Amino acid sequence: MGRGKIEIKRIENQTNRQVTYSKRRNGLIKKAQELTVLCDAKVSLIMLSSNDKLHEYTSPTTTTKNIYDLYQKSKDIDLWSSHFERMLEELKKQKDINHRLNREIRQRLGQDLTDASFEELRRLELKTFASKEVVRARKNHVLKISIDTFKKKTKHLEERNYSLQLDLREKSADPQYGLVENGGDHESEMAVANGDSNLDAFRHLNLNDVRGEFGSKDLHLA
Amino acid sequence: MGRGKIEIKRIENQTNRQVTYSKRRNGLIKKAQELTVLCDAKVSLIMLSSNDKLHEYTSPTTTTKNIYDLYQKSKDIDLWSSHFERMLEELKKQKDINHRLNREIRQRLGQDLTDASFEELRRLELKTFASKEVVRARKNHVLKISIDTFKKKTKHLEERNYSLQLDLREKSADPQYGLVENGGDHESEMAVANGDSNLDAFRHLNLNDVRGEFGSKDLHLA
DNA sequence: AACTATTTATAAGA
DNA sequence: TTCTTATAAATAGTT
Repeated sequence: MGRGKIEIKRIENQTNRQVTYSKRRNGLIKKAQELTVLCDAKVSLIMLSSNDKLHEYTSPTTTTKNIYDLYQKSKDIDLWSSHFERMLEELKKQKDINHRLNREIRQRLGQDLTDASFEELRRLELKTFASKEVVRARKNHVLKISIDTFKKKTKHLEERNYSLQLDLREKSADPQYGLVENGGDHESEMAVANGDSNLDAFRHLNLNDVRGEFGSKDLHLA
Repeated sequence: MGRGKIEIKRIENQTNRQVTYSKRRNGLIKKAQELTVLCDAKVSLIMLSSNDKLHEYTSPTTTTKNIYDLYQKSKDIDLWSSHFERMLEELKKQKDINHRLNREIRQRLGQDLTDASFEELRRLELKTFASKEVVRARKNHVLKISIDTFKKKTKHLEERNYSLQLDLREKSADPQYGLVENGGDHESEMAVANGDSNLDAFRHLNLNDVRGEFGSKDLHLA
Protein backbone atom coordinates (compact mmCIF):
# COMPACT_ATOMS: atom_id res chain seq x y z
CA MET A 1 0.00 0.00 0.00
CA GLY A 2 2.24 2.63 -1.24
CA ARG A 3 4.00 3.77 -4.36
CA GLY A 4 5.68 0.45 -4.59
CA LYS A 5 5.34 -2.95 -2.97
CA ILE A 6 7.89 -3.65 -0.27
CA GLU A 7 9.31 -6.88 1.02
CA ILE A 8 8.70 -7.50 4.70
CA LYS A 9 12.28 -7.47 5.97
CA ARG A 10 14.33 -5.14 8.13
CA ILE A 11 14.73 -1.68 6.56
CA GLU A 12 18.49 -1.14 6.60
CA ASN A 13 18.41 2.64 6.11
CA GLN A 14 18.21 4.06 9.63
CA THR A 15 16.24 7.21 8.71
CA ASN A 16 13.85 5.29 6.53
CA ARG A 17 13.30 2.73 9.24
CA GLN A 18 12.54 5.45 11.76
CA VAL A 19 10.03 7.14 9.40
CA THR A 20 8.30 3.89 8.58
CA TYR A 21 8.17 3.02 12.29
CA SER A 22 6.53 6.34 13.02
CA LYS A 23 3.93 5.99 10.26
CA ARG A 24 3.06 2.39 10.96
CA ARG A 25 3.03 2.91 14.69
CA ASN A 26 0.28 5.47 14.27
CA GLY A 27 -1.53 3.14 11.89
CA LEU A 28 -1.37 0.35 14.46
CA ILE A 29 -2.66 2.59 17.23
CA LYS A 30 -5.51 3.78 15.05
CA LYS A 31 -6.47 0.20 14.20
CA ALA A 32 -6.31 -0.74 17.88
CA GLN A 33 -8.61 2.15 18.75
CA GLU A 34 -11.04 1.13 16.01
CA LEU A 35 -11.04 -2.47 17.21
CA THR A 36 -11.76 -1.26 20.72
CA VAL A 37 -14.74 0.82 19.64
CA LEU A 38 -16.21 -1.30 16.84
CA CYS A 39 -15.95 -4.63 18.61
CA ASP A 40 -16.17 -3.60 22.24
CA ALA A 41 -12.76 -5.17 22.80
CA LYS A 42 -9.95 -4.52 25.22
CA VAL A 43 -6.54 -3.91 23.76
CA SER A 44 -3.10 -3.37 25.19
CA LEU A 45 -0.50 -2.40 22.64
CA ILE A 46 3.07 -1.60 23.60
CA MET A 47 5.68 -0.80 20.98
CA LEU A 48 9.39 -0.22 21.35
CA SER A 49 11.36 1.24 18.45
CA SER A 50 14.82 -0.05 17.64
CA ASN A 51 16.19 2.83 19.71
CA ASP A 52 13.94 1.83 22.61
CA LYS A 53 11.41 4.64 22.47
CA LEU A 54 8.16 3.36 23.89
CA HIS A 55 4.65 3.99 22.65
CA GLU A 56 1.46 2.39 23.80
CA TYR A 57 -2.24 2.20 23.39
CA THR A 58 -4.60 0.89 26.03
CA SER A 59 -8.35 0.70 25.64
CA PRO A 60 -10.00 3.37 27.76
CA THR A 61 -12.21 0.72 29.37
CA THR A 62 -9.24 -0.88 31.05
CA THR A 63 -5.67 -0.50 32.30
CA THR A 64 -2.37 -2.00 31.34
CA LYS A 65 -2.14 -3.79 34.66
CA ASN A 66 -5.63 -5.18 34.26
CA ILE A 67 -4.88 -6.51 30.78
CA TYR A 68 -1.68 -8.03 31.99
CA ASP A 69 -3.42 -9.70 34.92
CA LEU A 70 -5.98 -11.17 32.54
CA TYR A 71 -3.17 -12.25 30.25
CA GLN A 72 -1.48 -14.07 33.08
CA LYS A 73 -4.69 -15.71 34.20
CA SER A 74 -5.51 -16.87 30.69
CA LYS A 75 -2.00 -18.13 30.10
CA ASP A 76 -1.99 -19.78 33.48
CA ILE A 77 1.68 -18.90 33.56
CA ASP A 78 2.14 -16.71 36.54
CA LEU A 79 5.41 -15.14 35.61
CA TRP A 80 5.81 -13.05 38.71
CA SER A 81 3.61 -14.38 41.35
CA SER A 82 5.43 -17.69 41.45
CA HIS A 83 8.37 -15.55 42.38
CA PHE A 84 6.09 -13.67 44.69
CA GLU A 85 4.75 -16.80 46.35
CA ARG A 86 8.22 -18.17 46.88
CA MET A 87 9.17 -14.89 48.49
CA LEU A 88 6.17 -14.92 50.77
CA GLU A 89 7.04 -18.45 51.83
CA GLU A 90 10.63 -17.52 52.48
CA LEU A 91 9.51 -14.51 54.47
CA LYS A 92 7.19 -16.65 56.55
CA LYS A 93 9.97 -19.13 57.18
CA GLN A 94 12.32 -16.39 58.31
CA LYS A 95 9.68 -15.01 60.63
CA ASP A 96 9.12 -18.46 62.11
CA ILE A 97 12.82 -18.87 62.69
CA ASN A 98 12.90 -15.45 64.33
CA HIS A 99 10.08 -16.45 66.58
CA ARG A 100 11.82 -19.58 67.71
CA LEU A 101 15.15 -17.84 68.23
CA ASN A 102 13.45 -15.12 70.21
CA ARG A 103 11.73 -17.63 72.42
CA GLU A 104 14.97 -19.44 73.03
CA ILE A 105 16.68 -16.19 73.99
CA ARG A 106 13.83 -15.13 76.23
CA GLN A 107 13.97 -18.47 77.97
CA ARG A 108 17.67 -18.16 78.45
CA LEU A 109 17.08 -14.72 79.90
CA GLY A 110 14.70 -16.36 82.33
CA GLN A 111 11.50 -15.01 80.80
CA ASP A 112 8.70 -17.14 79.37
CA LEU A 113 9.33 -19.89 81.88
CA THR A 114 5.80 -19.97 83.25
CA ASP A 115 4.72 -22.88 81.10
CA ALA A 116 7.95 -24.83 81.33
CA SER A 117 7.76 -28.19 83.12
CA PHE A 118 10.16 -29.19 85.85
CA GLU A 119 12.02 -31.44 83.44
CA GLU A 120 12.35 -28.64 80.89
CA LEU A 121 13.60 -26.32 83.60
CA ARG A 122 16.17 -28.89 84.66
CA ARG A 123 17.48 -29.21 81.13
CA LEU A 124 17.47 -25.43 80.71
CA GLU A 125 19.37 -24.98 83.95
CA LEU A 126 22.05 -27.38 82.73
CA LYS A 127 22.30 -25.42 79.48
CA THR A 128 22.53 -22.04 81.15
CA PHE A 129 25.06 -23.40 83.60
CA ALA A 130 27.14 -24.81 80.76
CA SER A 131 26.97 -21.48 78.95
CA LYS A 132 28.08 -19.62 82.04
CA GLU A 133 30.98 -22.06 82.53
CA VAL A 134 32.16 -21.76 78.94
CA VAL A 135 32.06 -17.98 79.09
CA ARG A 136 33.83 -17.94 82.46
CA ALA A 137 36.52 -20.27 81.14
CA ARG A 138 37.06 -18.10 78.10
CA LYS A 139 37.17 -14.95 80.23
CA ASN A 140 39.76 -16.50 82.53
CA HIS A 141 41.77 -17.69 79.56
CA VAL A 142 41.93 -14.11 78.29
CA LEU A 143 42.83 -12.92 81.76
CA LYS A 144 45.56 -15.53 82.09
CA ILE A 145 47.13 -14.42 78.82
CA SER A 146 46.93 -10.88 80.04
CA ILE A 147 48.70 -11.73 83.29
CA ASP A 148 51.37 -13.77 81.53
CA THR A 149 52.09 -10.87 79.21
CA PHE A 150 52.26 -8.54 82.16
CA LYS A 151 54.68 -10.84 83.96
CA LYS A 152 56.93 -10.95 80.94
CA LYS A 153 56.86 -7.17 80.53
CA THR A 154 57.57 -6.63 84.22
CA LYS A 155 60.45 -9.05 84.20
CA HIS A 156 61.87 -7.38 81.13
CA LEU A 157 61.54 -3.93 82.68
CA GLU A 158 63.16 -5.03 85.92
CA GLU A 159 66.12 -6.42 84.03
CA ARG A 160 66.40 -3.26 82.02
CA ASN A 161 66.16 -1.10 85.13
CA TYR A 162 68.84 -3.15 86.76
CA SER A 163 71.22 -2.72 83.86
CA LEU A 164 70.39 1.00 83.64
CA GLN A 165 71.15 1.37 87.33
CA LEU A 166 74.48 -0.33 86.78
CA ASP A 167 75.16 2.03 83.86
CA LEU A 168 74.15 5.03 85.92
CA ARG A 169 76.33 4.04 88.82
CA GLU A 170 79.31 3.62 86.46
CA LYS A 171 78.69 7.00 84.83
CA SER A 172 78.09 8.79 88.13
CA ALA A 173 81.48 7.56 89.15
CA ASP A 174 82.85 8.99 85.87
CA PRO A 175 82.92 12.85 86.06
CA GLN A 176 82.82 13.07 82.18
CA TYR A 177 78.96 12.68 82.29
CA GLY A 178 76.41 14.94 83.96
CA LEU A 179 73.38 13.43 85.68
CA VAL A 180 70.46 12.64 83.31
CA GLU A 181 67.09 12.02 84.99
CA ASN A 182 64.32 9.75 83.73
CA GLY A 183 66.36 8.53 80.79
CA GLY A 184 65.04 4.98 80.73
CA ASP A 185 61.67 3.24 80.65
CA HIS A 186 60.49 4.77 77.37
CA GLU A 187 59.17 1.40 76.33
CA SER A 188 56.70 1.03 79.18
CA GLU A 189 55.36 4.52 78.54
CA MET A 190 54.75 3.56 74.93
CA ALA A 191 52.99 0.37 75.94
CA VAL A 192 50.46 2.32 77.97
CA ALA A 193 50.00 4.97 75.29
CA ASN A 194 49.40 2.40 72.57
CA GLY A 195 46.94 0.41 74.66
CA ASP A 196 48.66 -2.94 74.23
CA SER A 197 45.72 -5.29 73.72
CA ASN A 198 47.15 -8.01 75.92
CA LEU A 199 47.04 -5.63 78.84
CA ASP A 200 43.50 -4.42 78.18
CA ALA A 201 42.04 -6.87 80.66
CA PHE A 202 43.63 -4.97 83.53
CA ARG A 203 41.68 -1.86 82.69
CA HIS A 204 38.47 -3.58 83.65
CA LEU A 205 39.78 -5.84 86.29
CA ASN A 206 38.68 -5.82 89.88
CA LEU A 207 39.74 -8.27 92.52
CA ASN A 208 36.48 -10.20 92.45
CA ASP A 209 37.26 -11.37 88.95
CA VAL A 210 40.47 -12.97 90.04
CA ARG A 211 39.77 -14.14 93.55
CA GLY A 212 39.59 -17.89 93.54
CA GLU A 213 40.33 -18.22 89.84
CA PHE A 214 44.08 -18.27 90.20
CA GLY A 215 46.20 -19.38 93.10
CA SER A 216 47.59 -16.42 95.04
CA LYS A 217 51.11 -17.45 94.09
CA ASP A 218 50.16 -16.78 90.44
CA LEU A 219 49.49 -13.18 91.32
CA HIS A 220 52.99 -12.55 92.60
CA LEU A 221 53.90 -11.50 89.08
CA ALA A 222 57.42 -12.90 89.34
CA MET B 1 -11.79 -0.09 3.25
CA GLY B 2 -14.60 -2.29 2.32
CA ARG B 3 -17.70 -2.35 0.20
CA GLY B 4 -18.95 0.62 2.16
CA LYS B 5 -17.55 3.12 4.57
CA ILE B 6 -18.40 2.46 8.21
CA GLU B 7 -18.67 4.74 11.18
CA ILE B 8 -16.31 3.94 14.00
CA LYS B 9 -18.79 3.06 16.73
CA ARG B 10 -19.77 -0.15 18.49
CA ILE B 11 -21.28 -2.71 16.09
CA GLU B 12 -24.56 -3.62 17.72
CA ASN B 13 -25.16 -6.86 15.79
CA GLN B 14 -23.43 -9.50 17.89
CA THR B 15 -22.50 -11.80 15.00
CA ASN B 16 -21.29 -8.95 12.89
CA ARG B 17 -19.23 -7.63 15.74
CA GLN B 18 -17.65 -11.03 16.26
CA VAL B 19 -16.82 -11.37 12.56
CA THR B 20 -15.33 -7.90 12.38
CA TYR B 21 -13.34 -8.58 15.55
CA SER B 22 -11.92 -11.73 14.03
CA LYS B 23 -10.95 -10.04 10.78
CA ARG B 24 -9.49 -6.91 12.32
CA ARG B 25 -7.72 -8.87 15.01
CA ASN B 26 -5.81 -10.75 12.32
CA GLY B 27 -5.15 -7.50 10.51
CA LEU B 28 -3.72 -5.97 13.68
CA ILE B 29 -1.51 -8.96 14.34
CA LYS B 30 -0.25 -8.88 10.78
CA LYS B 31 0.60 -5.18 11.08
CA ALA B 32 2.33 -5.79 14.40
CA GLN B 33 4.43 -8.52 12.80
CA GLU B 34 5.32 -6.25 9.91
CA LEU B 35 6.30 -3.45 12.26
CA THR B 36 8.50 -5.86 14.19
CA VAL B 37 10.34 -7.01 11.08
CA LEU B 38 10.50 -3.81 9.04
CA CYS B 39 11.48 -1.50 11.85
CA ASP B 40 13.34 -3.86 14.16
CA ALA B 41 10.79 -3.00 16.85
CA LYS B 42 9.45 -4.87 19.84
CA VAL B 43 5.71 -5.20 20.12
CA SER B 44 3.37 -6.65 22.68
CA LEU B 45 -0.25 -6.78 21.58
CA ILE B 46 -2.93 -8.27 23.78
CA MET B 47 -6.56 -8.25 22.69
CA LEU B 48 -9.65 -9.33 24.56
CA SER B 49 -12.91 -9.73 22.65
CA SER B 50 -16.19 -8.60 24.19
CA ASN B 51 -16.67 -12.18 25.36
CA ASP B 52 -13.20 -12.18 26.93
CA LYS B 53 -11.41 -14.44 24.48
CA LEU B 54 -7.74 -13.48 24.53
CA HIS B 55 -5.39 -13.18 21.60
CA GLU B 56 -1.89 -11.83 21.58
CA TYR B 57 1.12 -11.11 19.51
CA THR B 58 4.62 -10.67 20.92
CA SER B 59 7.70 -9.97 18.86
CA PRO B 60 9.86 -13.08 18.64
CA THR B 61 12.87 -11.06 19.85
CA THR B 62 11.29 -10.56 23.26
CA THR B 63 8.73 -11.76 25.81
CA THR B 64 5.58 -10.28 27.20
CA LYS B 65 7.19 -10.03 30.62
CA ASN B 66 10.20 -8.25 29.20
CA ILE B 67 8.03 -5.72 27.37
CA TYR B 68 6.04 -5.04 30.50
CA ASP B 69 9.19 -4.62 32.55
CA LEU B 70 10.40 -2.04 30.05
CA TYR B 71 6.97 -0.46 30.08
CA GLN B 72 7.14 -0.07 33.82
CA LYS B 73 10.61 1.35 33.74
CA SER B 74 9.72 3.86 31.04
CA LYS B 75 6.48 4.87 32.73
CA ASP B 76 8.19 5.06 36.08
CA ILE B 77 4.94 3.72 37.46
CA ASP B 78 5.88 0.67 39.43
CA LEU B 79 2.79 -1.45 39.24
CA TRP B 80 4.26 -4.56 40.77
CA SER B 81 7.76 -4.14 41.91
CA SER B 82 7.04 -1.59 44.60
CA HIS B 83 5.39 -4.53 46.30
CA PHE B 84 8.33 -6.59 45.36
CA GLU B 85 10.94 -4.16 46.64
CA ARG B 86 9.18 -3.78 49.95
CA MET B 87 9.13 -7.50 50.26
CA LEU B 88 12.82 -7.81 49.50
CA GLU B 89 13.57 -5.21 52.13
CA GLU B 90 11.42 -6.94 54.69
CA LEU B 91 13.10 -10.23 53.87
CA LYS B 92 16.53 -8.68 54.27
CA LYS B 93 15.53 -7.20 57.60
CA GLN B 94 14.28 -10.54 58.86
CA LYS B 95 17.49 -12.22 57.76
CA ASP B 96 19.53 -9.58 59.57
CA ILE B 97 17.52 -10.10 62.73
CA ASN B 98 18.02 -13.83 62.39
CA HIS B 99 21.71 -13.33 62.04
CA ARG B 100 21.92 -11.25 65.18
CA LEU B 101 19.76 -13.62 67.19
CA ASN B 102 21.83 -16.55 66.04
CA ARG B 103 25.01 -14.82 67.05
CA GLU B 104 23.59 -14.02 70.45
CA ILE B 105 22.57 -17.63 70.95
CA ARG B 106 25.91 -18.94 69.77
CA GLN B 107 27.65 -16.62 72.18
CA ARG B 108 25.45 -17.74 75.00
CA LEU B 109 26.30 -21.31 74.08
CA GLY B 110 29.92 -20.36 74.43
CA GLN B 111 30.72 -20.44 70.72
CA ASP B 112 31.98 -17.47 68.72
CA LEU B 113 33.84 -16.07 71.69
CA THR B 114 37.23 -15.95 70.00
CA ASP B 115 36.96 -12.29 69.07
CA ALA B 116 35.27 -11.14 72.26
CA SER B 117 37.26 -8.76 74.43
CA PHE B 118 37.76 -9.27 78.14
CA GLU B 119 35.14 -6.63 78.90
CA GLU B 120 32.62 -8.29 76.57
CA LEU B 121 33.32 -11.61 78.19
CA ARG B 122 32.78 -10.12 81.62
CA ARG B 123 29.41 -8.72 80.61
CA LEU B 124 28.48 -12.00 78.93
CA GLU B 125 29.45 -13.94 82.03
CA LEU B 126 27.16 -11.78 84.15
CA LYS B 127 24.32 -12.36 81.69
CA THR B 128 24.80 -16.12 81.55
CA PHE B 129 25.08 -16.23 85.32
CA ALA B 130 21.87 -14.23 85.67
CA SER B 131 20.13 -16.56 83.25
CA LYS B 132 21.27 -19.60 85.16
CA GLU B 133 20.08 -18.07 88.43
CA VAL B 134 16.64 -17.20 87.07
CA VAL B 135 16.19 -20.66 85.65
CA ARG B 136 17.38 -22.30 88.86
CA ALA B 137 15.00 -20.15 90.92
CA ARG B 138 12.10 -21.07 88.69
CA LYS B 139 13.01 -24.76 88.83
CA ASN B 140 13.15 -24.67 92.61
CA HIS B 141 9.87 -22.83 92.76
CA VAL B 142 8.24 -25.60 90.74
CA LEU B 143 9.89 -28.18 92.97
CA LYS B 144 8.68 -26.42 96.09
CA ILE B 145 5.11 -26.41 94.82
CA SER B 146 5.50 -30.08 94.01
CA ILE B 147 6.72 -30.88 97.51
CA ASP B 148 3.97 -28.83 99.17
CA THR B 149 1.37 -30.68 97.17
CA PHE B 150 2.91 -33.97 98.09
CA LYS B 151 2.88 -33.02 101.76
CA LYS B 152 -0.80 -32.13 101.58
CA LYS B 153 -1.65 -35.37 99.81
CA THR B 154 0.31 -37.43 102.29
CA LYS B 155 -1.29 -35.75 105.25
CA HIS B 156 -4.71 -36.30 103.76
CA LEU B 157 -3.96 -39.97 103.10
CA GLU B 158 -2.64 -40.49 106.60
CA GLU B 159 -5.80 -39.02 108.09
CA ARG B 160 -7.94 -41.16 105.83
CA ASN B 161 -5.95 -44.28 106.67
CA TYR B 162 -6.36 -43.52 110.34
CA SER B 163 -10.13 -43.20 110.06
CA LEU B 164 -10.28 -46.37 107.92
CA GLN B 165 -8.31 -48.25 110.53
CA LEU B 166 -10.76 -47.09 113.17
CA ASP B 167 -13.63 -48.26 110.91
CA LEU B 168 -11.94 -51.58 110.34
CA ARG B 169 -11.32 -52.15 113.98
CA GLU B 170 -15.00 -51.44 114.76
CA LYS B 171 -16.18 -53.76 112.00
CA SER B 172 -13.73 -56.53 112.90
CA ALA B 173 -15.22 -56.43 116.32
CA ASP B 174 -18.68 -56.77 114.70
CA PRO B 175 -19.11 -60.37 113.33
CA GLN B 176 -21.75 -59.07 110.81
CA TYR B 177 -18.90 -58.05 108.38
CA GLY B 178 -16.24 -60.21 106.75
CA LEU B 179 -12.67 -58.91 106.33
CA VAL B 180 -12.16 -56.72 103.22
CA GLU B 181 -8.53 -56.15 102.23
CA ASN B 182 -7.13 -53.11 100.41
CA GLY B 183 -10.45 -51.36 100.49
CA GLY B 184 -9.09 -47.85 100.91
CA ASP B 185 -6.52 -45.68 99.17
CA HIS B 186 -8.25 -45.62 95.82
CA GLU B 187 -7.48 -41.96 95.55
CA SER B 188 -3.72 -42.31 95.71
CA GLU B 189 -3.81 -45.02 93.02
CA MET B 190 -5.74 -42.64 90.79
CA ALA B 191 -3.32 -39.80 91.42
CA VAL B 192 -0.43 -41.87 90.11
CA ALA B 193 -2.36 -43.21 87.12
CA ASN B 194 -3.47 -39.74 86.05
CA GLY B 195 -0.01 -38.26 86.36
CA ASP B 196 -1.02 -35.36 88.63
CA SER B 197 1.03 -32.50 87.22
CA ASN B 198 1.98 -31.14 90.62
CA LEU B 199 3.72 -34.39 91.36
CA ASP B 200 5.55 -34.63 88.03
CA ALA B 201 8.69 -33.08 89.45
CA PHE B 202 9.26 -36.17 91.58
CA ARG B 203 9.54 -38.36 88.51
CA HIS B 204 12.72 -36.60 87.48
CA LEU B 205 14.02 -35.75 90.86
CA ASN B 206 17.30 -36.94 92.26
CA LEU B 207 18.82 -35.90 95.53
CA ASN B 208 21.34 -33.51 93.96
CA ASP B 209 18.52 -31.26 92.83
CA VAL B 210 17.32 -30.80 96.36
CA ARG B 211 20.46 -30.94 98.43
CA GLY B 212 21.17 -27.49 99.76
CA GLU B 213 18.09 -25.93 98.19
CA PHE B 214 15.78 -26.76 101.06
CA GLY B 215 16.56 -27.31 104.69
CA SER B 216 16.38 -30.97 105.66
CA LYS B 217 13.46 -30.29 107.96
CA ASP B 218 11.44 -29.31 104.86
CA LEU B 219 11.92 -32.78 103.53
CA HIS B 220 10.26 -34.43 106.47
CA LEU B 221 7.00 -34.24 104.57
CA ALA B 222 4.97 -33.68 107.71
C1' DA C 1 5.29 17.18 7.43
C1' DA C 2 2.47 16.77 3.01
C1' DC C 3 1.30 14.48 -1.22
C1' DT C 4 -0.32 10.70 -4.01
C1' DA C 5 0.16 6.42 -6.60
C1' DT C 6 -0.29 2.17 -5.22
C1' DT C 7 -0.86 -1.59 -2.13
C1' DT C 8 -3.38 -3.55 1.51
C1' DA C 9 -7.25 -4.22 4.56
C1' DT C 10 -11.71 -5.21 5.01
C1' DA C 11 -17.26 -4.67 4.71
C1' DA C 12 -20.70 -6.82 2.69
C1' DG C 13 -22.30 -10.56 0.27
C1' DA C 14 -22.14 -15.49 -0.99
C1' DT D 1 -16.36 -19.92 9.37
C1' DT D 2 -14.06 -18.88 4.72
C1' DC D 3 -13.94 -16.83 0.03
C1' DT D 4 -14.80 -13.05 -2.96
C1' DT D 5 -14.57 -8.51 -4.40
C1' DA D 6 -15.63 -3.66 -4.45
C1' DT D 7 -14.06 -0.14 -2.01
C1' DA D 8 -11.97 2.34 1.96
C1' DA D 9 -7.71 2.99 4.25
C1' DA D 10 -2.85 2.78 4.81
C1' DT D 11 1.42 3.89 3.42
C1' DA D 12 6.14 3.93 0.31
C1' DG D 13 8.36 6.91 -2.13
C1' DT D 14 8.68 11.50 -3.30
C1' DT D 15 8.75 16.60 -2.44
